[in-house]
Amino acid sequence: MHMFKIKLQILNLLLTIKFIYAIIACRNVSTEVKIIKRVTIKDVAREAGTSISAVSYVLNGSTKKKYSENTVKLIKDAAKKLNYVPNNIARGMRVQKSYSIGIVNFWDIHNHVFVKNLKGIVETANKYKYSVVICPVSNKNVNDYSYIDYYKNRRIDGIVFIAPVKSEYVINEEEHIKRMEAAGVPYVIINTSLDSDKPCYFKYDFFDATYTAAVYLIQRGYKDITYVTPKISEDYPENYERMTGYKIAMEKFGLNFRMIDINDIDKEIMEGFSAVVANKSDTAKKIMDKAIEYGFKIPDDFSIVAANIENYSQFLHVPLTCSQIPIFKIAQRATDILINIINDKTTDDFEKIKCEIVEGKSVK
Amino acid sequence: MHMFKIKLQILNLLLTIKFIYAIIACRNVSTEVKIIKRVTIKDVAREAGTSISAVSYVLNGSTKKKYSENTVKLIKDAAKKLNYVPNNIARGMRVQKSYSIGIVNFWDIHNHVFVKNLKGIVETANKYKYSVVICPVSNKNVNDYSYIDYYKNRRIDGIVFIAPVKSEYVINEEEHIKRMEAAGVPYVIINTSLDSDKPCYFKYDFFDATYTAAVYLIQRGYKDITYVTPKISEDYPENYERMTGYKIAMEKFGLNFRMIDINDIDKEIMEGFSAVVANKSDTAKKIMDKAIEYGFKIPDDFSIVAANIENYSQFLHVPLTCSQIPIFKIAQRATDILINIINDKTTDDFEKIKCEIVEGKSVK
DNA sequence: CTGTTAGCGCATTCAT
DNA sequence: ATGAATGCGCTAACAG
Repeated sequence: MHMFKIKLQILNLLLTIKFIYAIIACRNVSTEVKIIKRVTIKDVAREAGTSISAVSYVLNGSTKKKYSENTVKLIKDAAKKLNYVPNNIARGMRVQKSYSIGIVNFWDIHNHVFVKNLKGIVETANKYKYSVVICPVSNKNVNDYSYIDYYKNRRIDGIVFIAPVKSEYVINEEEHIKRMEAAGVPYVIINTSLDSDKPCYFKYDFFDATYTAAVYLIQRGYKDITYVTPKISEDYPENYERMTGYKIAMEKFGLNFRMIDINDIDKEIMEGFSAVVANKSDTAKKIMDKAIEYGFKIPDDFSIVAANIENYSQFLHVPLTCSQIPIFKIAQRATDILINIINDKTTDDFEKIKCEIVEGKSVK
Repeated sequence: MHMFKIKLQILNLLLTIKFIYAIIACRNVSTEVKIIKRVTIKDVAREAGTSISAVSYVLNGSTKKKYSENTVKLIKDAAKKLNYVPNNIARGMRVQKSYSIGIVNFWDIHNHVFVKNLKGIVETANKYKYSVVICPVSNKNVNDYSYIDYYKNRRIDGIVFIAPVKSEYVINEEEHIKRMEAAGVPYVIINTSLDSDKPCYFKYDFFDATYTAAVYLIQRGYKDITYVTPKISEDYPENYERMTGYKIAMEKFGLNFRMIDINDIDKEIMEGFSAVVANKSDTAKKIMDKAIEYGFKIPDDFSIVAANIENYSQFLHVPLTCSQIPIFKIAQRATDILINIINDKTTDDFEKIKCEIVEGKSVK
């Protein structure tokens, strides 16, 4: 016990010297640079008169060890008094974690798909006390794998991978996955085009988007519902899936389906419209522009639902009723699962996230 | 020299044991957890047959020390062979840096002002090999100062502070600044309401937005230009600044100014319009909706310029011509300056960033 | 030119 | 119940 006291005294002395030294250093600096003393666990230990490990245990609330009430109080008071903030770099160094996850994104930051994902990811991560890092990848080059170094770097504990639009980029998803797994990176993939029942794959259900739109109209009494889309390209499955969703909905309710190319629409065709499912907001906007041109009133002359939502959808001349893929919710869940994977927890069996209708004023 | 060789042998032996141990550990794990050996500087040193510090110096390209061409080659080859990625946590631990900057943002993530800032910040940071962290702050609570702990944590090296809209939040900017300075955090503030000529303050120039819009119309030959705005509230300086910008432009060119409340507009007033500066896109949209209602054609019957830009501005029935505060460029420059501050460099004297016109189809 | 070594701040195993 | 000692991976001052 005597020995211990002496050691503490020495520690005390050393730290005091360190302080004085810092002050001298400050005075020697002629510029305006401020040297702000960073309070460490050592300082807290000194202030509390305990050992460093006691501080670590108490402040981390570990249940493995018990300290006397008195010691605990001493340490907590000292930490508060010194305004102690644990250094997460050092902590991460020790426990091999950074408590942050990285976003690998190949969309333009301005795109609302990315923005909704970002919001879902940030909110969920923060809930778990994780922070979010934007991994520097080129959105011009979908074959950029440098983000994996971010994991090796230990700057991040896992990755939320947001796959790009399939129509614009040819991305080798398998290769990305292969490399992440080779490096042992915990990951989830949003907007994957791969079929897998692994919980870390999240597919956007374009089928459900048009299905939901059609059912919405059917439930409101419409029977004559036209599907309007640009020409469907075979090598772009999303378009095909959208079309099929509408088709299945119509079949299910015993209704006839009719598909029209947006470029073929003229005044005469429009006169025949009762209700329209547009494959996207872009298409709906084109229809709306023509409606204004020809003097049709929406929704008085016909109703319209778009099978996705865009930034501008609610700001069109007639605010658009849309069915939307719940990008935000999917991002939340993906992040949730990622953090569970990181912490080796099993994930609850979530129910499927379905498309939602956002009501505008384009349906009567 | 002999001594050194022996030491190397021992190091070699120890590392080999470590490897074997890791393999055994792997086999003992019955679950699917993969233990991925992380290659460290030690491994590279062993592979190259040099010391650890040699590897550090060579790989960091330090000019302070010279190593023989042979050694350099040996080390570089070894690093490549082992696919070595330096551990930035450890590096940061040593040099007290994280090479990442934090965004403190009180806007909704969905808001395009935030999104444009994000893009500017991310692109610039990456240019300097810095990564970007979204600091977890509540956008409901502008008195949340917890982000400062992120600096003390050393998870970030500096902060880009994006001040919220003044009309919606009462934020105590002075207090935020005081605390950042007290903690010694390098920072820049975007959208500040404070007047300061420090290079780390970035003010949005609402004055310039309407000024630019008015001048644009004047230069196209318009003389009768009306300013349309909602009622101006005195305690919301932005509105006043916008109005003044228009006013000064008109005075400068010897033209009469006329201001109309958006809520007072009817068909008769609209008939008198030749050209309009709208304080915002919201206002322009309202005018446009009324124009459609009354059967006016834009820009045939009158032209219109909005003194800001929104996500939807280009998607209105008539794409809107806008003057925009260059949020993206300001964010780029702010980030640039922040990183200069972090690295104690002086910043070049930048010229003022002026508002830009984004042409739509609402001006003849 | 090259190697040794002392920490950076913290968590944790071992010793008492 | 409490402390001491070690090391995570790396940089840089120091020693040849």
